[in-house]
Parts: sequence; C-alpha cells; structure tokens
Amino acid sequence: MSQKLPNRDAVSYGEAIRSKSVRVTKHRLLIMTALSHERLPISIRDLTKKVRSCNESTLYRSLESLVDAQLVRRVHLDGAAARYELSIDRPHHHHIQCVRCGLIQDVDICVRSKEEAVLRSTPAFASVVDHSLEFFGICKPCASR
Amino acid sequence: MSQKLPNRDAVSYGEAIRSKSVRVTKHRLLIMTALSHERLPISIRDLTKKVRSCNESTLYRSLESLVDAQLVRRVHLDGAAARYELSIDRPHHHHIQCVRCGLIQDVDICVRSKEEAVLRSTPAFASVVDHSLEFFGICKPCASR
DNA sequence: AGAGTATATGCAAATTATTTGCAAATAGCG
DNA sequence: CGCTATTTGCAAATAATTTGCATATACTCT
Ligand SMILES: [Mn+2]
Ligand SMILES: [Mn+2]
Ligand SMILES: [Zn+2]
Ligand SMILES: [Zn+2]
Repeated sequence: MSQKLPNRDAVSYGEAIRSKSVRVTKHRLLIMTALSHERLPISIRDLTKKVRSCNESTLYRSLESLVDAQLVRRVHLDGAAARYELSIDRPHHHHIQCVRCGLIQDVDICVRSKEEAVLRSTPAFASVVDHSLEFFGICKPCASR
Repeated sequence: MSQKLPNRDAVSYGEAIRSKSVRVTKHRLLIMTALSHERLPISIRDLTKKVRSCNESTLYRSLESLVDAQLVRRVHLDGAAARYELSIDRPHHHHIQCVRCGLIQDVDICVRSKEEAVLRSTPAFASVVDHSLEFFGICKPCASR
C-alpha cells in the first residue's frame, strides 16, 4: 500500500486538470504538486506552510474545485479540520488512524463493491458517486504501553 | 432501516450512561433524549435549538464524553460541522447523502467484517476500534431534474 | 498573437466551529 | 450529609471556513 510517489511534473498535472474541464492555474498546479509530496492527507493549515505563495482563501477555493473534479479527496480523521490528498497517481484507498497517538496509515480495503447493495437498500437514491471510509484503531506501540 | 424510534425514558438513558462509567447529569440525559427524537445526525448548532437549557460549551463537552463512551456517534457529511446521532437503541448503521440537495438516509451496509482484513494489511496496528463510512450519491428527484 | 469574457485570486473581514480558563454547581461515594 | 472529582456556565480565545469585491489570469475566438 501507499509509498512509491510517482512525483510527476506540473505539465502532467495540467493535463489531468484540463481533462476535468477545470482551469489550469499556477496555484492549482502548485497545490497538486505539494500534495504529491505528501504521504498522508494534509490539513489546509499545514498546506499553507508548503505552498507559501498561495493565499489561504485560494487554497480553500482551489481544493474545493479539485475535490469536485475528483482530482483530490477530502478526508475526515480526528480533529475538526478536513485533510486533503491527491486522488490520482495512486490507487483509491482509505486510512486507519490510531486513536491514542494519531498515527495514520493507508489501507486498501474499499466498499465500492457495496454500492449496488446500498442502492438496493435505499430506493430514494438513483446512484452512488462517492464514499468516505476511515478506520480507527490502536497501533502496536500504543497497545503495548 | 432506521425509523421506529424507541423513545425510551430518561431513566433508561441514565442506566446506559452509568454503565459506561460516565457521570449521569441532567444535561447528558437531555442531550440523549433530544438525539433520540432526531431521525438523522444533527449538528451542534441545530442541537442547541432543541436543548435550549444547555450551554453550547456543555454540548461540545458532553457530546465528546458520550462519543468516547460510544453512546453517540460523530458523523461527517457535507459541511464543516460534525453531526451527532445516538448509537444505542438502533442498529449500527451508516448514511448516504445526496450531493445535490443534501438529503440524508440511513444505510445498513457496514464494514465491520472487513476489520480483520484491515489489520492484516496494516501490520502497524494492533486492533480496530471503530470506523466511519458514508456514501454520497444522487437522489431520484435530483436525478430526474 | 491580441481582445473579450468567464473564472480565479488576494486581501480583509465576516461567519462558523471548536476549545479553553476558571469559579460555581453538582454527581457519586461513603 | 459531607467530601472530592467532575461538570457546567460564561466569556473569551482560537481555529476553520466562507464571502465581497477589485484586480489578475486562463481560455476562446479571431
Ligand atoms: Mn492516503
Ligand atoms: Mn443515522
Ligand atoms: Zn473506497
Ligand atoms: Zn459500520
């Protein structure tokens, strides 16, 4: 799971962005490149430290666009702030976080195959377009302490 | 799925709370009773309107305790604010929300059976204690509009 | 390449969400 | 009932997210 960050170049992200009919801007490229350097979902607060040239409002607005375009995923773990990670270049996945120390790791379990069952059980819905899935546990160091 | 709110009395919630070695207070009983009247996860902002006698700080702190005690679940759907729902009196479940209109419905699909696989794929973790799972889709009215 | 238009960004301010300190109130225990 | 650990109210701090508006920029068309 995870690891092996392809670290593509900005041009390549430009193509990815354009293909979703989202405007390719300097900031969006910077944001996606910054995210590509992260191994785990990062909060906007932390991202501002990595993309200094980008105003915080722009971060919020750009990430919103990128999430809509499915180039980035928004993840809710502990704490009130959302975190973000690239959703291209690495396989779709989810996370597990230690409730004691906050450690986060990727996990490759997914529920996409359950979407059909979801639709069967909720006749009010016509389709499933996305899902969020996060596990919480206790990491080994915390368990043996 | 869902529906059929047992609407138990405060005494009964008192026992549930005590059984988790959490102090039984007037506010906690009021909060759990208020939650028992909700069909869907509710934000703290909305909950303050239902539990007028309870200070907002108390709501935050009480809900934190109740979540820790697993009597309440915290749910992240659209928007920045967390929502809360009782986690007793009705079976463990998750939700699906329409990305167009915000409609929320309960879903009985779950991933508990995948926890073992999660542990196998993340050797750094000793146990899984919880998970969050939410689906997003398009409801039929929105789909045919 | 240049003009025109829709969209993005900076900046400051507003709003919303959550957390905290501390004194007073209360629950649980004997 | 009296004691002690917790909880609560209140006000204030902090954190997170959103918004208005003037300016800058991306993309389309010529
Ligand atoms: Mn990840
Ligand atoms: Mn529910
Ligand atoms: Zn998935
Ligand atoms: Zn579940």
